[in-house]
Amino acid sequence: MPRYIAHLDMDAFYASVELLRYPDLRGQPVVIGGGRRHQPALLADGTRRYARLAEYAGRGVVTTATYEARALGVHSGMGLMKAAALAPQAILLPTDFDEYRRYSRLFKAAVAEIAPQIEDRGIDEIYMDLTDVPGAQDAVGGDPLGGVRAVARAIKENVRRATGLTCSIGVTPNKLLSKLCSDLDKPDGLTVLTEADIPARIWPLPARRINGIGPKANARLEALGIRTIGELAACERQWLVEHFGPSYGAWLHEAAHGRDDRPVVTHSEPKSMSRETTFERDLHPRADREQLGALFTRLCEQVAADLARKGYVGRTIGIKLRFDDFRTVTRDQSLPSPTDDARLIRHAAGQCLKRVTLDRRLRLLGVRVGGLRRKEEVARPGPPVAAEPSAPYTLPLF
DNA sequence: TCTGGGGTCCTAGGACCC
DNA sequence: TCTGGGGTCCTAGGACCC
Repeated sequence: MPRYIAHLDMDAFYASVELLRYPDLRGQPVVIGGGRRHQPALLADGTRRYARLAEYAGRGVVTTATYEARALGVHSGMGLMKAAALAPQAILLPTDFDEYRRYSRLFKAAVAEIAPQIEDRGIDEIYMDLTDVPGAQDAVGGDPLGGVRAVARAIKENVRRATGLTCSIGVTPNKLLSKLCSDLDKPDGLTVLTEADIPARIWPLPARRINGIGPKANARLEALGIRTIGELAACERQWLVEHFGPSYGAWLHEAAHGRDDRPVVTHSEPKSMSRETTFERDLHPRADREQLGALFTRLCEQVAADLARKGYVGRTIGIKLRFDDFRTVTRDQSLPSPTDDARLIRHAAGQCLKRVTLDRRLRLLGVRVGGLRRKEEVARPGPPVAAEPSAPYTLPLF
């Protein structure tokens, strides 16, 4: 029996949620990003006044853009100042993560009514295992994929009914291919394919589209004359291993042939939690010492609050600094026992900070707690346990 | 016009233990 | 006096993803 793995990606998620609130913006280039300063203003006549990208000044980046804004060359991750140069008249809205999280829960619940085997991949996408969903294995009118296609359509319809939003779905035998396919027919798309379709549908795509080939690996591939997934598939495994190492090289070979046996993981525990902030202007370690210290303490308090709210403690405390030249350094330190105490975190983070040479202005400061455990599963620090009676004799190794 | 914030995983060297 | 080797933990950095 074939596996039917699906990947669902909400279409321009943040921007689409905003359009539900501000339907008058539908059809216009809209960009989401930056701080709260460009909140729409409600005018006396009941209409709203929106900020234009041209009015923005600061260090924010584009979080999402509507398809109309993308047509002007604006993409997520782009600096807002650069986006403003491309599309000065585009509407700028601040990000409202609470609202996006609310819609995220709504769409996931709608999916779960039909396909309960869900792997969370962030706020706007999920994998689903449709293999055991009733009807997924049925042929429809001689089409062996008719059953899964109908299931996927039902999921899309349920999401739309619950949220008013559209999504795109890819259904294939594995996660790697499904992720690729959910992107082939956006927005409001549905792409179903089997292994037999790989040469015609997958191999013409740029290698960069594979989840796991980022800007660095792609640049190295291009330098070797490899641009498409098909060109990658044509490479000998051994040759890829020689150029990219045993692990990544072998994976590149598998990926290019559309092979991936990772399961859909329906539950996972967090490994770390962090808070970081980029300053409006670069701060000097000495001249702005007080401000930095206050910021540092606040980050520690925020991570501590995040840990407590979610019921975790952690024992590896780390800091992250970014200098004005964009160089990033991290330092961490493991404590004897896990904590969610802001003062303990602040102290350990302070120790970490002492190990960094502060010879430049800073643009970012971050605090992270790793090595997480569920708080209720960690033994209370009780009275010291009596030492084991020392062994009378240690077995020699040889 | 310089590049957010929240994560995961991998690699690699050194300490330390058996 | 020098020689092995495996395992785990700790730390730093980097690639990648949403």
